[in-house]
Amino acid sequence: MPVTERGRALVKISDVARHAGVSPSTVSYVLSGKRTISEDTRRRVQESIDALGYTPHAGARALASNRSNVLALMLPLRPGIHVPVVMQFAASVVTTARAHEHDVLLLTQEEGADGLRRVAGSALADALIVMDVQLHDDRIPQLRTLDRPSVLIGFPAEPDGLTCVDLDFRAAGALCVEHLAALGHRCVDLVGSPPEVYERETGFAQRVAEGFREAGAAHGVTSVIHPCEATPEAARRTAERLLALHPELTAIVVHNEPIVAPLVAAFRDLGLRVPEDLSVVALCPDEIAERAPMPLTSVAIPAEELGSRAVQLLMAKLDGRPVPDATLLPPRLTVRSSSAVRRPA
Amino acid sequence: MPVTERGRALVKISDVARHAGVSPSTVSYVLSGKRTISEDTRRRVQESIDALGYTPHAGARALASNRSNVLALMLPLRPGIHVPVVMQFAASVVTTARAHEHDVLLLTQEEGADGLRRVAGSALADALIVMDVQLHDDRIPQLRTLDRPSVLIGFPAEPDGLTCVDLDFRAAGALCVEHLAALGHRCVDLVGSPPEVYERETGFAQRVAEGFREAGAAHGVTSVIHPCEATPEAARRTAERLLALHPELTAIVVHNEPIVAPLVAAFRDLGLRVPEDLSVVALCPDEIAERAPMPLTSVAIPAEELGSRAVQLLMAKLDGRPVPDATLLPPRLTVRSSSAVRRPA
DNA sequence: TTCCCATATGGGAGCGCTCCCAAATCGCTC
DNA sequence: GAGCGATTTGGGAGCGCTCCCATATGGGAA
Repeated sequence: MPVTERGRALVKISDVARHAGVSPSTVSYVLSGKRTISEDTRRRVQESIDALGYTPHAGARALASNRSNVLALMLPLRPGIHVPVVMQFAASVVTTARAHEHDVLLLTQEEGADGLRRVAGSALADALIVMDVQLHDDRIPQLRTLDRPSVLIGFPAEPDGLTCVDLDFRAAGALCVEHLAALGHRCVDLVGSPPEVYERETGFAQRVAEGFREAGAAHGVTSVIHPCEATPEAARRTAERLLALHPELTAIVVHNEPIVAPLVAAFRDLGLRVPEDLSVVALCPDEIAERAPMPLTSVAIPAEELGSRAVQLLMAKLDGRPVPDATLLPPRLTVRSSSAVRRPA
Repeated sequence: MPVTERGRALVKISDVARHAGVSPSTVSYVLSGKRTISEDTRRRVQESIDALGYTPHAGARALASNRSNVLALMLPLRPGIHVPVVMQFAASVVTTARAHEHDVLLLTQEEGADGLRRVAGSALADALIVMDVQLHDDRIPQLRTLDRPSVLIGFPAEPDGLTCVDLDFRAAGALCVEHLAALGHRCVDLVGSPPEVYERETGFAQRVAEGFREAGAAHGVTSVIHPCEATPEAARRTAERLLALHPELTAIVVHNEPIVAPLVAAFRDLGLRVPEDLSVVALCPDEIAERAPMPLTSVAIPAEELGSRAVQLLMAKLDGRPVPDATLLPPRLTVRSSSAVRRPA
């Protein structure tokens, strides 16, 4: 019984119905659970499904039900974005989607607004997840016109009416200060992103700075913010400047992924021991924090949770349940060996 | 004109037909190019498509044509696999697929054989790409029963009848030796994977070793293979042992990702300068080679090409064109600063 | 003019499923 | 024992597209 023509040999719902001695609609209802079926019938149908190895035709289903059970996921595959974080996020989205009977279609950032239109317009996907959202993202107007629900990872400049999820960067900035304050530190500096980042791009840098500043004020901690270019040389200069400005400095927070390791190295070269003389808390992916010259206490992007929350929100929207516009995930701080109780000089 | 019911407001082919004053079948043929259409008609139809913003319904298309224009891509999202390589591969698959009018459905390794059956059985995907294939992979029997074409990344123990793509590891092993031989080295050791890898798993370790050995013989280079556990301590011990065994050693090849950096560090600690005293060639992803204590001359997995070749092979199979069972991509060696001409002692 | 072939388009069945609209069956009550 | 609600199932139109089977039109040869 070789199959000559690829595909047209699939078991169909009418085959199952005949095998079980019921009508196709009954098989359909057994599958969807949209009406009550007697226990006896349900069992017979299920046995036939198993016996014949029936799998419903996705296209036919999508056509008839107006639901494809597919989510589109648009990922940044460009360099610069920290890859393991993206991957972890993607894995979480796929796993969570599968738990809700959905599959995931992968789109690249390059497809842009047109890609979103195509996938939504063709009814290939029921809903969309868009990662790496910029402040003025040209995909956002498109998302607004689409009649499909979507969730953004990150916050654009005008998030009204959009469903957005992200780490609560303000709380993250505050959490770093609180951790250090609890260890007795009274003077903490933030080494941040390059100056231009504080004006444009995604806006999270400002929020970290705000949380940092507020928590500093609340805990009586002297807290100064230093933007810094993302080069090892700039890191070294910043380290020198910080020590010159604040001889009493005992702790820093770093929010600038590329220079986490160089900055720590620079302070060590200047004769400071970490954590004995200087505590360091980084805001960066775990991979970086773990691999720096030493394991660093850090706050990471909760990629896993971000992914599953995004899917859960989409499922709620698809079911017509109300969802909050903004979801801010609480930061979690992992204590490693770069932060310690402040030692009196 | 607010859309009340999500989805059922899409422009359909009959709308386009009416707008252009032709029949739906003509619109379909304009889109598919499966029969000649007069230039005048084609233009009118195209204008109507643009004017109405028509996008064919993917499900309807899949149902009628028995083609979903979707490829399933099963990726290993488990740790251990080098993430940037997987990501690069995925990006390449998506980009190439899009160039062939296909989309990509993302599956995780955990879905396993059942996931492949589901996606093929539901006609969600026309074809499958399976990455990270093990020697005795339980997805392979499933792939054989499926009536959809597939491409494997990697070679299982019994690849007959399957289409497989991978780096030519034998050639890669040889290329490393040839590079070093050309630089005048006459004694080269291979620091390989842990011993157990040489027995089970994916078989590529053996092939590297074979190419290494053969090229050594062909170029009159003394070449010894040392399996090595993937820990920094083991790397250090191996470095010491190599120097003890071969005082005349002037070059090594490393094929064991986690210990690339530790091994180089170990040799330096033992007083050898790289590349003055010892040339090093690594077989590892570029990310690792670039970030080791120094930029290392290396041979990488050509993830980008692997992805596009896999898609091209699938397209050929879908079109009924014949394809080779095995595709071995030629290795490419990137010269960095860890390999140099052998200096006479 | 007539016939034929080439070129260009239309009509509509059917892909496999869902879900609306019955219809059938079975106690119960009155 | 006729009527009625409750429970369970069947029938089949229709989702939007593709592609087989015509049909229409035009020009050239006989």
